[in-house]
Amino acid sequence: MITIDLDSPEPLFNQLMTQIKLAVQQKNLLPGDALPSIRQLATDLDINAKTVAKAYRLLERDCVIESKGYRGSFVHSEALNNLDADIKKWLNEVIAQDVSRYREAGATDSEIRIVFQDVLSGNKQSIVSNDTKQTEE
Amino acid sequence: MITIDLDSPEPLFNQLMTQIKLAVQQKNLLPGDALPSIRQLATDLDINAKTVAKAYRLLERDCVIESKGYRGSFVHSEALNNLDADIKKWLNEVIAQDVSRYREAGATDSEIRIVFQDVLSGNKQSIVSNDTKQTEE
DNA sequence: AATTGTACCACTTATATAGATGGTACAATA
DNA sequence: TATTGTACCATCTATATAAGTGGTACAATT
Repeated sequence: MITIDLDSPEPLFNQLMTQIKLAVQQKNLLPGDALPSIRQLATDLDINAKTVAKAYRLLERDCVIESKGYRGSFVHSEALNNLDADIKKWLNEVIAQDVSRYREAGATDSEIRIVFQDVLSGNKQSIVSNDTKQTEE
Repeated sequence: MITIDLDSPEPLFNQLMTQIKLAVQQKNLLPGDALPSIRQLATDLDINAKTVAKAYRLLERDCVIESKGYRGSFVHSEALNNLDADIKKWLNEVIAQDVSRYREAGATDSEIRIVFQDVLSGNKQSIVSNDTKQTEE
């Protein structure tokens, strides 16, 4: 039911998410249905269990599936409403706006990237950069 | 007057910016003073002219210096007021707030990074990722 | 003619990190 | 006891890109 392409540039965990969402959308998987266990699916597809676990974890965060510990993973009761409402979509919109704001203020893309890396890495203040790609001259 | 450390992990263009700002702050360079030409300074320090040009360009954007085309570069008349008001400082504050917002919404740092890269690269919508570092499981 | 800042082209190197893999271990359960 | 999801340890590879180098070229000036 679920297949993956090892040669595709698309990450495996992402392929899994897409396929599971598709199955839900096409009613091949109904709310409450049990999903194959992480280890089982990993064995079937001959990939690492951690990769499957990653897909499941993100699908759970997006409320498409629901993990019930030792009992297994199941399609979320509101799965159909959440297929499109993933965080990425929201992030894309919000970040696009925020980046526009930075650019309008005169910041170069490199500067934005660097400050972002610092903030995400937890650095208080970047001492080591001011930047802008040199070809941006 | 201006020295650089080729072995420092701090980027050369950044060292230049810091030194020039310092000279302005210490009144070794006064508003209106002419700066050495890009090629001249590059020759003196034995580094590439593009590296100096990069420092000058960013200093001009931050209103610390002023380029007058063929006439050369000069210390900005309001330089002293702008030594601290560089974009990086502002970016750090704003981006820290924005990132907090993304995190509170449930986004992982990796997801934030990826969407950011997409937005900065000009990709409309990232098809190729959903992510979260696998060790984040 | 020489110099100014600036704008392209291309290239190398180093670092960060995303993606994936592997193993071990745990509590809760049937 | 076997299985569930989950957590933490680690390593490898590929990609992105920041930083720097190098060359050429231009208009505007003195």
